Amino acid sequence: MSTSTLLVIDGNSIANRAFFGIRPLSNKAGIYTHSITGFMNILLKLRRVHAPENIAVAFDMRAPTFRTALYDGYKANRKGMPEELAIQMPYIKDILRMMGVAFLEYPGYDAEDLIGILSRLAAKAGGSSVLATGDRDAFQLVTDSTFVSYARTGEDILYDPEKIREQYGLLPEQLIEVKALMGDASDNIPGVAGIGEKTALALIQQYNNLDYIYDNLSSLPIKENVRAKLTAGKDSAFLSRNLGRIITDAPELPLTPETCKQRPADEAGLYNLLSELEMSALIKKLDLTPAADAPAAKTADASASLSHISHAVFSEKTLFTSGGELRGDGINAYLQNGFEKSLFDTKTLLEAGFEINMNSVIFDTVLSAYLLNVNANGYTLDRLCSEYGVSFDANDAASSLRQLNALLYDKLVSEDMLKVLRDIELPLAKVLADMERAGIAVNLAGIVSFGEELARGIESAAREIYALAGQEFNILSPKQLGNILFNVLCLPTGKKSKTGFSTNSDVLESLYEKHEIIPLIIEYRAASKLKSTYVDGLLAAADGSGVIHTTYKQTETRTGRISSAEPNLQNIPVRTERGRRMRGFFTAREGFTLIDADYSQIELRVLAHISGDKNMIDAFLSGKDIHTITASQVFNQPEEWVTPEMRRRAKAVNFGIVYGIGAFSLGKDIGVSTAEAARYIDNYLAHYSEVGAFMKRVVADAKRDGYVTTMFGRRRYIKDISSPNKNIAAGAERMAMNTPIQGTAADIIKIAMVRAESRLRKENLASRLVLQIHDELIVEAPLSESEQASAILREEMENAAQLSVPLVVDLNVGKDWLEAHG
DNA sequence: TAGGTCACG
DNA sequence: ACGTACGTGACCTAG
Repeated sequence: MSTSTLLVIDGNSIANRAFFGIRPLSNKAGIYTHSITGFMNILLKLRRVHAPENIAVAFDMRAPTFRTALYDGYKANRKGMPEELAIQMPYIKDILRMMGVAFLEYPGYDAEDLIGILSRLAAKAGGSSVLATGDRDAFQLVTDSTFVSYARTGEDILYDPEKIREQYGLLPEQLIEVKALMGDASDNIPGVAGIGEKTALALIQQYNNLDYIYDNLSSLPIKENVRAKLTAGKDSAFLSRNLGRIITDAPELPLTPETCKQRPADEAGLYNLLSELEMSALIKKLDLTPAADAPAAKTADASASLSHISHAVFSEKTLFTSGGELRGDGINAYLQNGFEKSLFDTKTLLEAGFEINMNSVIFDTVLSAYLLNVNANGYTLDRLCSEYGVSFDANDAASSLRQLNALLYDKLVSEDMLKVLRDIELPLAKVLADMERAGIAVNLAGIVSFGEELARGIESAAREIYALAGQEFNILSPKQLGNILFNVLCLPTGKKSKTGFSTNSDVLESLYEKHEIIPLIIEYRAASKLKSTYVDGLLAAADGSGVIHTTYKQTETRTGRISSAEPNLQNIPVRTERGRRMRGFFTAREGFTLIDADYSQIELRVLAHISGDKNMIDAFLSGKDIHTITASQVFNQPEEWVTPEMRRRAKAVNFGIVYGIGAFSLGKDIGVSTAEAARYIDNYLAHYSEVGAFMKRVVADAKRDGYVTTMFGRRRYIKDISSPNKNIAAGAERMAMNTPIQGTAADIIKIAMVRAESRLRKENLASRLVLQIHDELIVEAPLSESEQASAILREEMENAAQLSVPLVVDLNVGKDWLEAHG
């Protein structure tokens, strides 16, 4: 039979003792370290005294346990951990991890339960265990092979069954019965009202347990007032017994004797961490030396080997660090301190209300994973682990996260995107969170009345449509509408979709003169869209004070743009007069004004710059209208001879170029034959020859490297660029051509946002960014700041990047979005 | 849940 | 012979 000993420490209890029992001491950064020191001293002493083969440290989690389910008052009045202690907990866990000492925490279990379970596991394996805690509740666990080292100021006391009998006159498990009667104020266990420790002890010494007492309550020779109290408190007593009983068996947990095995220590990491914490005494005690092969000089950028920083992950509304869970008041202290830190999903943490010292944030798992692979759908920890070959353990997410971060960091450095992370995405996360929180005010009454107007139009259009069709049907059902148009009214069919003939606006437009029902259907569709998506959608999204808070998604698009959702504020109507009225309902708050600034032709300017096309650069340098110049070149006419129709077509060609043009689609778009469209393209490329060369180059790059990049190094892998399927390959080529353009423009406006917001804050203005619509920024400014904020916004947008063409910004001010955009 | 449609840059 | 411009998100219907 083995005689191996297991030491199990109640982490919370011992850390608490190390907090209150030791003189507070902080390092230069203002972080208290005395509990870390105290905890480690206790651990080292226990290790010396008991010489355990293995050690485990158990921690409480914030999650509810079976006890809170039994009794919602459980521990309700327990004081939260003091902030100065909470901030030290993750470091304790970091140190344990680096020492190779197992530490355990599971949602649903208190540390004392884990201790109970581990002690019985050890016993079952034929070993013994020492349980170190400052909580006398653990005495109930004492057996011939389970001892409790009770931590008190001064000497620790080791309890075995004999010591329990000596002190209480009871068997260890009978202490559960005592607690059931006397209760426990610190855990808010009620017990029996009026029964204290003395009476409870006496009763159990005499009658052994609750069951005997209550089975024979009427006949027990006890004082009548005690009998009355027991009678009144019967339910409470049995409930309290269940609350106070420590769990000793939980087959659902992945605990085995192996769990507590000592693992190899990371001495270099430990040295770094303890140095950072300025804990030289502990370094000495652990006999640590700097790693011999430590990387020499650290460069400014790659300074942070991520091995020594604390990592936080936001998941299921719980904040974890590499060392385990961080919670309560400690979270903010941790996030506000100056230590370099790596977060998991910075924007979500900010949204959750954490105040984060952004200067200390040097890494973000989700943003990095996005930069490394914009094609993933979702960046959850488990998915990332599987993508990067890290074993994922839901019970030890922080461990997976640490490994993952190291891989992501290295890859980000080797793919040269650390600057995109540090200079663009990380600061942007803060800007976006602030924008979301600020929201934008809307005129609810105006929207409601607009909705009523639309509803009347929808209803009358429907009546006329039914009359013309000779029957009622669901006009919004493409299937039913198709039946009416193509079978009942026998109108000519157009393009067919997977499920039938298309009824989209192109088709309806082509049928416009063929039947008087068509304009009504177009009207019905348009008004329904406005009503359901915008009027009803936005009313539902507004908060109590008429403010709408969108959510910006920072890791959604393949090109580097951000997107907006719930509600989407990046697709508010503008192209039709009636739709545009919606913008009039987005207003500045009382005493404020909206500043609307949008980049003029940013994508074409980016194209001019990255292609280096001389003609296009000259066109922009001339300051003249780019579409007119393009028309003049494509149609070989002097600029003054360019008609509005020629300009319209040239504009479509410019768009088409940016999208990776095809003659068929261009022709369809502007209503000319494919051959005619092809001539426009040929002319275009003849005049802007370096644009054509750039397109060829970028496609070749994509084929060679598998990816394309923006000016700032953002990367998009293009999987299908060499697909044998020509359609797929052609689609991939268009992506390859478009992404550097759209993506660079996205980079530029992101930089402008970060800089503009930083200027506004630095100059102590109350003006703030409220909306971003890809090439447009809206700032809400106090009336008195309007001019200063406008100047800042324009300056930061125009200077966000230095291109070979100017970045031109159109800027307007107004009381609402409609006024400010036009 | 997928497809169709349509709002935006 | 075939499909046919880049990037999004929301709403509706129908299975």
